[in-house]
Amino acid sequence: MTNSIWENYLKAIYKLTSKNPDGGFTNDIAFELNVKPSSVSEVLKKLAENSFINYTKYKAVTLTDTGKQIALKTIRKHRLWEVFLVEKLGYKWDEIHPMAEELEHIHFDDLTERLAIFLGNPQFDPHGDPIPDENGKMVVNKSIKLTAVHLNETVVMIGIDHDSPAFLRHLNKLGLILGTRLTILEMVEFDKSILVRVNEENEFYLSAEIASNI
Amino acid sequence: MTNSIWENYLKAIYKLTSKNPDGGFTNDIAFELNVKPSSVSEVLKKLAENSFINYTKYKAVTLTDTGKQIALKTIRKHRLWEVFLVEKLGYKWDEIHPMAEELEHIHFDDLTERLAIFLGNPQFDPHGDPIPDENGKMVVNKSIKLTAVHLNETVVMIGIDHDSPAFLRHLNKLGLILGTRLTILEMVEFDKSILVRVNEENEFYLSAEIASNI
DNA sequence: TCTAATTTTTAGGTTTACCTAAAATATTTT
DNA sequence: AAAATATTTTAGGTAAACCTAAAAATTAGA
Repeated sequence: MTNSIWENYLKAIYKLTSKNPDGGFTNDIAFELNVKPSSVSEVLKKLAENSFINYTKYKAVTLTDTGKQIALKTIRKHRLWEVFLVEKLGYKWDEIHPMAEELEHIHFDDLTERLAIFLGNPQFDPHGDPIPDENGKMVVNKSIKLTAVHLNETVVMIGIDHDSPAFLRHLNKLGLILGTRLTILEMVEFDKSILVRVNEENEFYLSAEIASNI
Repeated sequence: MTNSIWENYLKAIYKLTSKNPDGGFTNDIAFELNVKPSSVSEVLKKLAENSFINYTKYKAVTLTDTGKQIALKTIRKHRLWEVFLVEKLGYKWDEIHPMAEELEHIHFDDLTERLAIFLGNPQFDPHGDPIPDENGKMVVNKSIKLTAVHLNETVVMIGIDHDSPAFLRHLNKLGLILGTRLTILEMVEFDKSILVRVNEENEFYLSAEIASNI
């Protein structure tokens, strides 16, 4: 198994287990990586042999500490390169993923650390996702009110303060679910409403009442 | 055949044909790439099928125009990344090759060009080798007198102006042959002699008389 | 020139990472 | 709880990139 392949598998499992701590399923991993489930089965066996994952046939997999460290290191590299691409080469944040996907597999620890220093040890990537440090630690939930977000900043919706069904239903109707990326495009002085772009697709105004609860 | 593999083969053939325009031999390619000659034979067949090389069994191979373009593009990427590693991340010029060897296989034309712009469109890499432009053209022989080289700059010895046997013998004794890398470490005001480091190994002073002929 | 030495290619084998199709196991529904 | 459905694994196959060992072609030397 080549380095980059197990890195991609561990990254996929990391992603799935952050959504669902019980573990990732073969089918989901296959979907993430654009391969067939049968291929995943084979690789899972080898990852388990190398103690990167906890694996029992037909069950969901979780990462071992070693596996998690590798996944986090890969995520660190990915996000640092994303910062580089945006801040130094002037790319837009929606153009960089495929490039970072390749750059993340360059394996020189020292290069990663020098890159981090060169970039000023950033804590977040251009998508607003936190960058793990050398030891795999990262800011878990840097949550702020939507009203406190700066202009042109992009945030990921991680929670709401109000959970009345009516409010939730309204958010849902607007396509605002947890994990949604919001970019603040404008703040209207008059009514304090804000113009947001949702997942880079549609844009609309949110009243201050709604914004203050996200 | 994956991209990076044929890039490495084409690069090796490019290197060999610059030394000997007749072409590169299977054994030499194998040596360059650290594989067995039998593996090279297999790959040459496929490179020929793709019109990257001119190949007749048992004969030396040369690059087609397409092949040469790919080789030069790869060399461009390699050398640009080397400049990045030295100038932006502070590496020394003897530490960067393995990293550039991996970075050169990242395939995004736009990334290469943005990197070039970010670095100020450098003409030479940290080893003094010229960087091909987008169209594969590069400075062929930017030769200057050793006495005109700036402090701390590294140059490759490509010729001498004096070819008396005594002078040549002396240079040879000092280890100064064509292709030798020289770094100018110090210029002595008093006698205009210069302190040079040769191939990163030994350092010594060269008199102005000698230096002016290199 | 013709034999010996060298170089290159072919033949056949391995491993990795994928695949499809079938079998095994798990889950859901009735 | 059994049947139907869905998921996962296994079995068997392919292609790429390597390998070793043997055969073929080329080059060099006596």
